[in-house]
Amino acid sequence: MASRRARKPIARVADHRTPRKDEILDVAAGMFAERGFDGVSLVEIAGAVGLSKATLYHYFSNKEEILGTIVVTTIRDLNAFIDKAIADVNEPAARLTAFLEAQADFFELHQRGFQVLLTRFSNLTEPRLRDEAVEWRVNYENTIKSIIRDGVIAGVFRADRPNSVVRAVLASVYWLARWYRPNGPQRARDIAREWADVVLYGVSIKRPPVATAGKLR
Amino acid sequence: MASRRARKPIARVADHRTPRKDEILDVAAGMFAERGFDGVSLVEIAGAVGLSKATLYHYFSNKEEILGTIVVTTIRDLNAFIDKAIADVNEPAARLTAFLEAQADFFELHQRGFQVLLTRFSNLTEPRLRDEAVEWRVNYENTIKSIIRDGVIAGVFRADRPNSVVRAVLASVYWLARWYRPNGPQRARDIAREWADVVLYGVSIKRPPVATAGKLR
DNA sequence: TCATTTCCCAACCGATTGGTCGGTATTTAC
DNA sequence: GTAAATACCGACCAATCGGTTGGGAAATGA
Repeated sequence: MASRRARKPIARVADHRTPRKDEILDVAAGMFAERGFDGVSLVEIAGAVGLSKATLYHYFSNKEEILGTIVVTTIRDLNAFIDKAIADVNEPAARLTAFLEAQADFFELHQRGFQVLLTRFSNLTEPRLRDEAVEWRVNYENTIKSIIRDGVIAGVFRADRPNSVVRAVLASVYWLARWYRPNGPQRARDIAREWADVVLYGVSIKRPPVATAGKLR
Repeated sequence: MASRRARKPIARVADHRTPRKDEILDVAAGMFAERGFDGVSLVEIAGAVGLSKATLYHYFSNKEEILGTIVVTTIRDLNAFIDKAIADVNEPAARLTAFLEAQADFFELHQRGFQVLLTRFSNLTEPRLRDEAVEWRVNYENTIKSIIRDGVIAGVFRADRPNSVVRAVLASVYWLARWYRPNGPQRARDIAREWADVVLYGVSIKRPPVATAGKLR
């Protein structure tokens, strides 16, 4: 093994996908999202798939690995999805909107997994799985941060409180996962677009009381 | 024992406050916020207070009533706190800012209870407790909705997407409870004020591409 | 064909859970 | 003083949990 650090071959989560495995993950995601990690037992998951509890251990080594696989694959796919969606958009405001729209589209496609990702992450204690998820989360946050930063540098975004904008965007994502239900009148994408509009232009008709277009830091 | 038809007294939550009861609620709130409702056992709560598990049943009739009392008293107090804070503020933009600032102040004062309120509400299944909490939540949401509506009527807020603004404000609250930690460099109130600024005036230096000051509905 | 791997499960295990019971100690009320 | 509340607990219970064991059936590959 030619490696500086003796590192055992890291079996990244979800390398071996099978239809059965995906089915288990899908069912479990729905149940975890609705009733929490501790609120769902393995017999329930197994029963919902039509298997016995013991058989789950043929596909996963323990309960937490089921949760971890859901979380990691979801946030990994989200990063890829967003990167692709904003790749060809350069103007900062449009890029911010594209980011939020992509986020909403992904959410609508993988709603259960996404809800698990956002609300059950704290149940993921096993370091290997947790660290892998955190890596992807950092990457995700860097994406939105760089969108804001580039907008400030380009002179089209206010320079005085970029952190608040990042927070606003992250909050919108969290809010969506928390309250959005697919039966409502609006699609997630529509909500995201309106949201981008509010963040970009504000709700007030007046201009801000103090000068806001400012120097870069 | 004359326990054949032991009727439980129907009393509103937190009518009889005692120091011991408050202590239990305080300790339990911290544990629920950190590790979830199912993640904390009654022996742990009892031990942290310095009591036995059996004694908890002298103050509460079951585990869920502990959670329910935390949730209901917190959201009830929040409503009172906010009402008082915005009572003397009339200009819509200032009123929106005051709402968010009061929210942040309350959060800093009752952080654990507030986190329980926002993240463990789904564990509250007992109808009596749940309904009481929902009543207060509706009242809370009506408060922010009316602030936006009044601003639109007064002609100082854009009239085209009031729902998005309400969502933005609610999202900020959830975000705060989710990510804010008291050790950070900023106080919750500072974050709230910046947030209000973003929501009011937006991040873009340009004006919106289409006319936004519109007719009332 | 036959050996191997994949897929599956009934039965079991130790640990822990929310909740109960019967009782004691302490405080309060008259 | 004494009776009634109030405050407290050790020991117990039925249920459920995540996880294990040992092996059966079915597909796979030679």
